[in-house]
Amino acid sequence: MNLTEAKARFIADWGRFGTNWGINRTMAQIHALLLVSPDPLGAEEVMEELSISRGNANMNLRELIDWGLVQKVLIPGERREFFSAEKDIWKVARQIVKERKKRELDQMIPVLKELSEVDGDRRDKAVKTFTDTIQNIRKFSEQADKTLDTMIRADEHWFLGSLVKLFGAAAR
Amino acid sequence: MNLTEAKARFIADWGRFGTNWGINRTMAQIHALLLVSPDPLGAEEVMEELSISRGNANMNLRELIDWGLVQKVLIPGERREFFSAEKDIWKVARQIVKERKKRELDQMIPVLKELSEVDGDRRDKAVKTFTDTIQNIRKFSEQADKTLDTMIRADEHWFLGSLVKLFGAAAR
DNA sequence: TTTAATTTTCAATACATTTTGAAAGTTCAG
DNA sequence: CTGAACTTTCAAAATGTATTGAAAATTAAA
Repeated sequence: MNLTEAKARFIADWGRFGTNWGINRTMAQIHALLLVSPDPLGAEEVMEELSISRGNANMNLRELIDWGLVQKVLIPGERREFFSAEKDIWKVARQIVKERKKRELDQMIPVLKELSEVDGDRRDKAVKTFTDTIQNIRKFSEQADKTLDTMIRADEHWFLGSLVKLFGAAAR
Repeated sequence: MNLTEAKARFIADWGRFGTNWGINRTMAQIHALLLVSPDPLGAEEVMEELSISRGNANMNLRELIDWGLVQKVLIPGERREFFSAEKDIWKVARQIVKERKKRELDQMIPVLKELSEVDGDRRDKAVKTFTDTIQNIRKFSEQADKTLDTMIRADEHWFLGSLVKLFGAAAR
């Protein structure tokens, strides 16, 4: 397989996988394109490579910047903006975890707190099941919250080295 | 807040969160409903509680069964099928991780292997960036693969106890 | 300034997914 | 068997999401 084919394949597949991750197809494709580009690209090049409109390119590039996965790069002597992606995949993963935690888990925790304050007689089976379930989910969420925070703070090296060994050891 | 309100709120919110997780709204709502129901429910009750059609209820109940989150329950003396959800949220999380790993990561790994075999001169900057990036993603994926396998095998107690302590300790 | 290059916005449109409901299929009590 | 209870299927409709493209806004070179 030559580079051109491989690149096209990677962009298509990364786009497909992205949709499983709350990232839309185009956004993931742009990300893929920038991941394998040695140099920053301009909006025009992104549009051409992926055959997408200016508006679409612009919107998804901004979204990638919001997610902290892509940065604007200024090239001396160039008027227009260029974009480049963080290439260290561990940093990418950490960034995604961080963003999703913010957008999802952090929103859910207060809701659960509120729901756990439902009133009613706990001898009522329906009430008991409800409060037990919510309580269960709450504990899980709070645990996940702490664990993810630690992961986000943890540096790459530690994550790669220790966590693996740890999981490995615990499983034996 | 009384039980009826709280239940409605939980179903709505769980449905909303579900969509961030590759699970459609109705599927997540049915799951929520079953999570807080003391007893198994029939299709008819699910349809009524959520105001959805028969076909929709049927399709999403089957999907929940596919994901291993809901089980058919036979009630003696009853002709029709009843459904109940696994209430232990740690088991639910493990089941979701397991399924998503199967559907996503396990599909990606062979693709990456293929892409890493791109031919071309590594002194070419474009080739080098491509192979380096793919290699990087491959390592990450294989690591994630192992780690998730361990997580899936790990029992709840270990997961709750040790992992937390571990992350905590490593962060200090 | 002015003006041309570039970026951003957003209503209209295209595309994708979900839901419905009625028909077909299945199961089982009588 | 037969028929009523129940479940599944699936084409059509509704809903939701992404994309386009042209116009408006912004930027910076002249």
